[in-house]
Amino acid sequence: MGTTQLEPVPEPKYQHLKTVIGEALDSEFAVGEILPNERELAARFGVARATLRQALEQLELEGRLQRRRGVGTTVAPPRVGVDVSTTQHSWPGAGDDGWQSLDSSVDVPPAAVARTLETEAEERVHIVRRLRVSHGQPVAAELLYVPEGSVPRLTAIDAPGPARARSVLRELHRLSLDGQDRSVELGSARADDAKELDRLPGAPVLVVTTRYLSGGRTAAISVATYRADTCRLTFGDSVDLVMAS
Amino acid sequence: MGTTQLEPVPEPKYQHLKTVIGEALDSEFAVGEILPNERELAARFGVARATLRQALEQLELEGRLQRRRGVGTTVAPPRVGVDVSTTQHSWPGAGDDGWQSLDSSVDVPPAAVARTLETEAEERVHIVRRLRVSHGQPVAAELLYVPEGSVPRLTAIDAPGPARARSVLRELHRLSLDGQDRSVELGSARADDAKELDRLPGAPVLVVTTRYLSGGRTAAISVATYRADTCRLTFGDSVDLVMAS
DNA sequence: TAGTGGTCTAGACCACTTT
DNA sequence: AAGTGGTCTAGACCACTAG
Repeated sequence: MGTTQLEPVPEPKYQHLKTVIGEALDSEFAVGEILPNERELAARFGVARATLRQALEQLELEGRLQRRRGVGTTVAPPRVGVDVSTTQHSWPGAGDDGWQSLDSSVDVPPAAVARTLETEAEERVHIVRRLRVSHGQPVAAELLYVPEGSVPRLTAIDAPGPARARSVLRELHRLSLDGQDRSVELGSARADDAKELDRLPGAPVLVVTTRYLSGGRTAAISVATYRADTCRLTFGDSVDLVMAS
Repeated sequence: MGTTQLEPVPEPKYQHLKTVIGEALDSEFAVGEILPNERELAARFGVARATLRQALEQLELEGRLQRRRGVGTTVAPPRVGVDVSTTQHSWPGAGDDGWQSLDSSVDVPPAAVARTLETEAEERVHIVRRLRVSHGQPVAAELLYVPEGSVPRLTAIDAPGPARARSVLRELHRLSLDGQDRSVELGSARADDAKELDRLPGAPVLVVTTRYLSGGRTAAISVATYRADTCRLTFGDSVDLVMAS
């Protein structure tokens, strides 16, 4: 008795939901449009709200939805292509890339950073905070670690702030840049980055780590966290493709 | 009355949990070691299992934990650096990169792919499936879309399979490669990719889309999905840094 | 103040691996 | 068969936004 089992190994409800909602987004909704609220959607599909949320979570991860507390769930625009090509042989902050300097401090870097900077343990370095804005939206927050040895003239006592940050970059540009290498991995936003990026802590981010080489040494390390929901990192000419999941 | 409020805006429990467990991983556990099970951990921290899982989920996203159904939760090794540098001016499948061809079929590509391939709607293309293995583990699954116009001699009627896949690649290599561009974004694994990568469907992946240019046209498009939990994509010389979160 | 998404609970059952 | 992580439920309350 009972209904025939169409799926011998039925997929989880949330996954099927994701497919159904995803197709609805393509056919019945326009970018920016507000979806029914979660309680309403859950009832409509006959599932618990937690299950519905599991589906929405993945759709948001794929950049198809945008959820804002107190506001609602909207259909997200296609991801923004952000150029992070390493072929531009230049120091950070040279020319007007989309970066703006926030401030600079002197502090002990994370252990992993200290290791590749080949600084002494507990040795303090310049830490420049920058923000990258694209299309009016903040897309990345960066911490740039510069050993004091890389900017020897900068023993000055500028007050921390944007001016100080620009001084560090200016001094860094005096060095000859021999090369750089880069890596990309998945991470989750630390509380302070999340704030800059207008996201909740723990939000998925693409962590771009760049090592700047000068005179056979690592002259600086940049750790930039890009919003994974809204950004597509491009290398070389931009790929005009929307491809996720 | 009551206890003094140390945190005016206390952070969510799961986030605090994440920090506590993360520190414990650094100090008290070795790579590969099995953690207590979720019910035990939840009880130990005095939270519901769902809350505990929210913390574990983020730690897994950051590559610090590995969870396997029926087995347990283990401390993950550092992420593997996988070279995806675009500077190697070569076609896919040339030389022995870590890729192995699985099979090849002829089918209609996704709309987004067809658009940049500039093929007719509903036009069928070769679809080569490949798998990238690194350190004995599968790290990426790829779909390579090749319009029939790019491999005109291949009207043959080989049986689908690894041999057919190699034929497509061989014919592709006859073209001159003018350039390529690449993009990286976050996605979630489709069911078939997940199976190849030994992950559950929906697992976070880094989607690397590469466009191969020849004669002013897009000769092929590769969509490779890398396991985001275990991989760090490197460009240029590898960056010897573990930086996530 | 009303409505939204975010957090949290205490339970249940399922799918999978290992013994 | 026992033990693990994965899915799902039905509720509750909180934090935030907007009228």
